[in-house]
Amino acid sequence: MDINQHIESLVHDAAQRYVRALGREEVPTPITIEIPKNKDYGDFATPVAMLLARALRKSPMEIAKAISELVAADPMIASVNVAPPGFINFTVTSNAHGEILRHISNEQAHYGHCDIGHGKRALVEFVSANPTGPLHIGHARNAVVGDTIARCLQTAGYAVTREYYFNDAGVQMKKLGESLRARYLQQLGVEAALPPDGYQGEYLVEIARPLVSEIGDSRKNETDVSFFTNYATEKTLRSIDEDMKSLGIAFDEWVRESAMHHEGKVRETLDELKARNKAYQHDGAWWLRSSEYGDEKDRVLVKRDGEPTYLAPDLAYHKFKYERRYDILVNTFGGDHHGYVPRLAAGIEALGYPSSALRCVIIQMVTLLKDGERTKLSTRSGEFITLKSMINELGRDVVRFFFLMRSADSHLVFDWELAKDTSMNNPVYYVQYAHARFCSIFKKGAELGIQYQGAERANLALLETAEEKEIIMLLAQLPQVIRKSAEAVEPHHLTLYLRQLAGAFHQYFTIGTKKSEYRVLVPDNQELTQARLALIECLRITIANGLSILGVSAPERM
RNA sequence: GCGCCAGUAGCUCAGUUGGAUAGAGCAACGGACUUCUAAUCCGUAGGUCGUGGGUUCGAGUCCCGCCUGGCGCGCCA
Repeated sequence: MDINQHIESLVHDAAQRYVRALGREEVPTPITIEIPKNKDYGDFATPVAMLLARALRKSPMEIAKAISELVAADPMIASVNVAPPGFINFTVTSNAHGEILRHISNEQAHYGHCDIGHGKRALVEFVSANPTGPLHIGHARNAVVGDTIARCLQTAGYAVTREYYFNDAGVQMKKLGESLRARYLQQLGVEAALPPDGYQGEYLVEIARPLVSEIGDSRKNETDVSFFTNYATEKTLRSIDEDMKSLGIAFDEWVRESAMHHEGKVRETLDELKARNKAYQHDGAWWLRSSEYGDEKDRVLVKRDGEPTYLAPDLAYHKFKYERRYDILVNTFGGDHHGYVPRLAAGIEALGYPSSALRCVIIQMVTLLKDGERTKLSTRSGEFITLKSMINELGRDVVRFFFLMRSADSHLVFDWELAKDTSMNNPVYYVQYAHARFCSIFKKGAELGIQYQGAERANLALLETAEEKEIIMLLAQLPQVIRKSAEAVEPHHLTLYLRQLAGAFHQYFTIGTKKSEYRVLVPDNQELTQARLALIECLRITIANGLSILGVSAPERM
């Protein structure tokens, strides 16, 4: 039983009945159920009476009183009361608490999953950095947030594909090839200069070295640069893939811009836009009528020299997304690319596709705070710490958790010293430590010869302290939190929830260190011990499932 | 100049889509380990939610003006 849904439908039905009794047809406002910040107000609250007051021309208090009488008989409701200016507050029964725990215990690793997706297909495109060099911290936030959005959607019942799109055509790629060729020649002892604005980084030297042992000097006099471009691209992609794997991320599809050209998709897209009269020629270039769709101005699709801009193949790529019949398309963008979104949406509409299927997630810049200095990191600048070294130094769990603590669309200051602090103060360990404590309790129980019998057989009504009730009500929130994270594509809600839940547990646990009758394991009270072990089991399941969605490990000891 | 995003405790940030007395972590100060892990817990202190109006039963949240900061405004990608 999901207690949230139960309360919601209870209030909904009661409101319907009340409205109908007044001779009205429908409830004009959606039913909202809240969890009051102040515990004195109970487990749940609804402001529905105040929302109805105007339409019904009755006082909120009167409506609240009437509705509360209609729900009072429900077996899950211990008490209902009405508070001014018209809140209805509920407290649930201990029977409801027991139901919550039995449900979690039955669901196990599946607890928290839901099916708002109904198996609909979701495409999550993220990172999509061009293969011109190693990934750095600026990419890491995008990678982690994108992957966790994908995980949330999966847990919410979507069939998810993770996709990486990269630009392997155009001048930048040519420059990359020329740069590698220069490094290759240098390795052979030939004097060769990097092209102007070439790629200076050491990593091309590291690619050139094995290249020499692989092919010797057989390409020494090659004038066509494409071999070097391809070689550098493939090597870099492999290294990007390794970086992603070290973060626990596996892409299902890798789509190349060059394929959009080779397969004729760019031409096809341009023809389509022309046929729809959404592209026009002006000053020798082809323009998209993006201003018809809310963009600031029209945009160039094909330059005067006949070369397409970035936009044309990207629209072909997005057309390709729609052709594959995905129901929702999630895109992550670096904060410095937010201005591109209206243009993309305009192009999609111009092609006749609904841009409402597109969910653009802006992932704001990261400022690195290290050695007392602040460095701004965009995906285009300031990269001197590679993603690889970041993971080596901090570990996957820390990197993932840190980027998931904050909402993606606000700027983030990454405190390197705090992230590196492996002993205390690091919020990752706070949650993981809770999990380790659960496991430790079960281990200790086994040592004392206590055999956990399962939630089904426990007398859960014995869980009656305020702390226990609070934890149970928190546990019941996981499905809502996941649902919200998936619907809003905002995974940080889950991170915050896990910290809150871990906090409630640590507090509860500490009471037991002071007073032995409040410990989980009470050897002279087997029945109570069994009930509390059920609570710990449910805590373990909930924290483990949450961490799993974040891609963070749940250690059994620390 | 125009557009987008932001401004909440000394610092970093939440704030359940408009709800009741605005929260957490860090930093500061004071406490708690013969007992299930002190990587923990408790307490104290810290606020004109940038600012001025507006909308209503009710605003940190929505609307308008202003101030401050970030980003973007190319026939670059």
